[in-house]
Formats: sequence, structure tokens, C-alpha cells
Amino acid sequence: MVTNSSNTKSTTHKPAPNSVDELLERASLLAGLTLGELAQIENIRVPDDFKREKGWSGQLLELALGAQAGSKAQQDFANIGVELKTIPIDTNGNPLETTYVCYAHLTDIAGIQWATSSVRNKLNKVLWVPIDGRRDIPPAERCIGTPFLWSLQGEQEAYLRQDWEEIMDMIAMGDIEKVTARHGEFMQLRPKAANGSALTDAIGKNGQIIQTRPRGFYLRKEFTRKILRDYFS
DNA sequence: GAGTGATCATAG
DNA sequence: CTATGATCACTC
Repeated sequence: MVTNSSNTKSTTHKPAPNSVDELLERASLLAGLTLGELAQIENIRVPDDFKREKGWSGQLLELALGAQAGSKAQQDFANIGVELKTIPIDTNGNPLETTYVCYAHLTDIAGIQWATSSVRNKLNKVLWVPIDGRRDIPPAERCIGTPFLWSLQGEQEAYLRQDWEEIMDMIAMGDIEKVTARHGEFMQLRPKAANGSALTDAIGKNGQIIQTRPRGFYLRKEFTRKILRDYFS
């Protein structure tokens, strides 16, 4: 039932969890609920599809778990160093979409190291929340799966680091226009903007500033599939 | 059908 | 515009 007419935006939100355990505890209570049921608890309406509200699921979970809403370039739960990511899955538990990591800066990148990069920081600790993402099911009926904590390390970190360095090298060399989503085995760079007319500064072939479409880093499905498989099997 | 490139909403 | 939350939708 979709009867929220006011949908008053609350200016107050839940307090953020004070520990990872508390976050996991809260998150585990959501497993098994449908998005419709959680939306009712949080008193927000559910869209009939995500054509015009693509980030709706993620924002619902932020609300339910007490993440700071907003667009700060930091982890969702900065006090405990955890990032929240919802991930749409099919009936086999495989990812249906790539996963956005962070915005990519295309200038002033000299001296940026992997260890202190935005990608590394964002993925240090992630609370993954699988959600049924089948498009033939209305969002309200889609079920929330079992949330789990994951850390970027070992072989997985090495893979992402390699992709990141390859892409960043191209950007630094003024080859941003040569970078396509086909680069990177496990992490790719793709446009990230409100529309095709958005432009931002980047490094040109002769070191000058050029204008190009804003980009973001995304995890390929093969990478997140492994994360899910490692946890659930 | 999969994957790349494009796009939607919102906050600051 | 930057940056967050992502999924859409067209092309291959």
C-alpha cells in the first residue's frame, strides 16, 4: 500500500551505531524483511520501480541503520570505519549490477598512492547487504538478504590495486579519453554524472587542463560475486 | 543476455 | 559542480 502523501523528511535520524557489533546486530534484524516492510517501518513510500530513484534501496538501508545521509566523501559509518553497500542479486545469489565505489579525481593526482586512495579507504571495511534485485518483481516485494562484514585485503586487494594503478597511470599521462570501461580486470572506470552534458577538469595529452565527463570507479560483477560466494558457501 | 556508457534524485 | 545512493537502457 502506498498511501504516504506527506512523506515528511525527518531532520532527525537514528544515532549511528557505536561499534561494529552494534551495526551488525542492527543489520541482522533486517534480513528477511521485504523492502516494502522496511519502508513501512521507516515511514517512507516505495517506488513502483527504480527508473527515477536508482539509489532508493541504499538510502533506505542508510536510514534503517543510522548512517549519516548526505554526500560526504567518507565512509557511511566513519566512527567505526565501515562503508555500507547494498548489492542487487538474482535467485542464485549472483550480483545483477556493478558496484559504485567512489568518484574519481582526474587532476592533481601526482603523488596519490593506493594505500591512501579513496578506493582503498572506502573498501577497507564494507557491510554488504544483498537484496533481491530481480526487475520482474516490484521493489516492495524484494527481500533483504543476510548482511555481512567484509574487508579488502590479500589477493583481492592486490587485484584492485593493479587495476587502480593502471587506470590512474593513464589518467596521469593525459590519456583519460582512452580509458574505457573495458580497462581493469576487477575494477573499472565509467561515467558518473547526472547527464551527458556534465563536464569536469582532467589532464590533457600535453599536461594542460581539458574538460571531460566525470568518472567513477566501479567493481565488476565478477569481483563482488567472489565476495558473496566466499561468505555464503 | 551481457556489458558499457548514460542517467536519475538529492545534498551541499 | 562534486559526491553520495545506484540502476537504466542501448548496443553489441
